[in-house]
Amino acid sequence: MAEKKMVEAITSMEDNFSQWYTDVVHKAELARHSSVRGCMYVQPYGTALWENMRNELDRRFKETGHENVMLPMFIPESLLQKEKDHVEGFAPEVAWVTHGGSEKLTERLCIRPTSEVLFCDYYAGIVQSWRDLPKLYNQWASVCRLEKTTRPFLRTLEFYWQEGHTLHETADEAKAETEQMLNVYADFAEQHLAMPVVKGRKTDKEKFAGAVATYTIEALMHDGQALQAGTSHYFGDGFARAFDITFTGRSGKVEYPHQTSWGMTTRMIGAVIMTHGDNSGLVLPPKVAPIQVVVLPIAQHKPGVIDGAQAIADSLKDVARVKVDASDNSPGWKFAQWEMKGVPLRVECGPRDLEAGTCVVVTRHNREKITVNIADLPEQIPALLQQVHDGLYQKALAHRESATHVATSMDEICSIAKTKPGFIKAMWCGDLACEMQLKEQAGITSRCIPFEQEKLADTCVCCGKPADDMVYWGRAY
RNA sequence: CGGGACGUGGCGAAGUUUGGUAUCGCGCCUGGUUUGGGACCAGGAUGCCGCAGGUUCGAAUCCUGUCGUCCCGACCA
Repeated sequence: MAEKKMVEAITSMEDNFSQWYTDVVHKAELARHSSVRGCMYVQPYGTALWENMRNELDRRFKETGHENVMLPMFIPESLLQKEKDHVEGFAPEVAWVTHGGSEKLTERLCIRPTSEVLFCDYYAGIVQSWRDLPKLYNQWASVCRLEKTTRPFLRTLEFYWQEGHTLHETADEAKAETEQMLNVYADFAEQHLAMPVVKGRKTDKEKFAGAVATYTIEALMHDGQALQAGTSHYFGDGFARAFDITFTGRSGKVEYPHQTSWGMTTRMIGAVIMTHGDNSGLVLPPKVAPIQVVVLPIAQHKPGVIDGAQAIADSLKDVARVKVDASDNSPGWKFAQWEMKGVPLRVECGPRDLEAGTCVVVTRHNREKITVNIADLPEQIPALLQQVHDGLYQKALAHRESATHVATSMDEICSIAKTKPGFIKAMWCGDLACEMQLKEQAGITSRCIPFEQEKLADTCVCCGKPADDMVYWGRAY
């Protein structure tokens, strides 16, 4: 009976994964559609979730020596045009401001789709000597890309993110930065979001417009589609040459600096939903959950129950983000409600418990119930939260492993692509033509060339020519 | 951007074929009874039927346009 009502509230992911996703976004009160196509009103709960992610990322950026800056949201057309590959990559989806009031602007302004050119313009004015380097900057901002198909958090016209932009004296130093930040992202995803990721390099076809190399962390969602969770780009000195950023080097010669950029977005909220969520709603990794423990008084009109619940919450204030739900709704309603919102731990306390000095702790992701002495809670809750984190990570990892397949021939890879959702590992010769053919015939794209390589075969899965690289393929968000 | 479906109180729907006073369930408000998996009783409020034109004595219903949402594809760091 209870199950039936859950299904009424949220479409089951087996029936329609997309609808399930949208239902969770709405029912968990993360965001609503705004009246602008493809844009969201991000609600307090969704915002709190993002703030928790953001705070941790920001902490890690500062720990690795980065400073935050704020650059304009407008880019003059002439500035955008300076780097050819870059502008071609973004031109189809940028929004233009053409008028101020009713007066036409002398030069139209694009709303930043990303801020490389602004950082370049800025760098050109502040760097003269090798002593000015490196510049290690990060910006928290929103950017705008007029995408044709939109979905809450996964792809919206405006989205919030951070973009790191750094400038270095040498190529090696920039490459090391690119790698360092990819590792920060991977560590954040795994340690903070309980989300296993594959680290690797993008093929030339999939890399960022204007980059020499793009590195990525790729995660696998419940439905077997891949999601690019964070990227880190090495630019070489291409942008520096286009924007005439120079410095006087140690030897007295004029040199071009080497650049990186790296970004992670509110799309990670979508990734969390599709990695951990279930048919009862959201399941949040404890480290970013706005509420980690919800305390539910049972038979709360009876004397002492609400006070008891409040006392439990007070005792946990220093070890967890905790909330008491003393609203007049029935216990069953509250169970369902807080499960939809993905709160990792629920503490139930009724008159019987309080009399015995105990309470019932229920873990959201597996519904396991244990009875705990109230006095032990401050010690037990942090351990339980860590257990939940580990449990989520292991569950997600097991799913990814069971949904990762190997193919050694074109027939095999086409057949797997059509019947088994997930990653497909296969050898690749490095030819764009083979990549295109796999897209054409199997409907899959290269997700990344993982750092952890395996020699699955000697030849390319597509053309049969010698191949050195093992590639993860799949459908992607 | 193509193909399909759909916009009716906060949510889900009926009504549209055949034009004639806006209907149901949930939720919401008030009061009371309840409380270990979405409680119950009584009373009450909430709609320019997505928006804009048109046809008509009269439009949720017919016509045109437009905006938005969902699904599938294309596109997309």
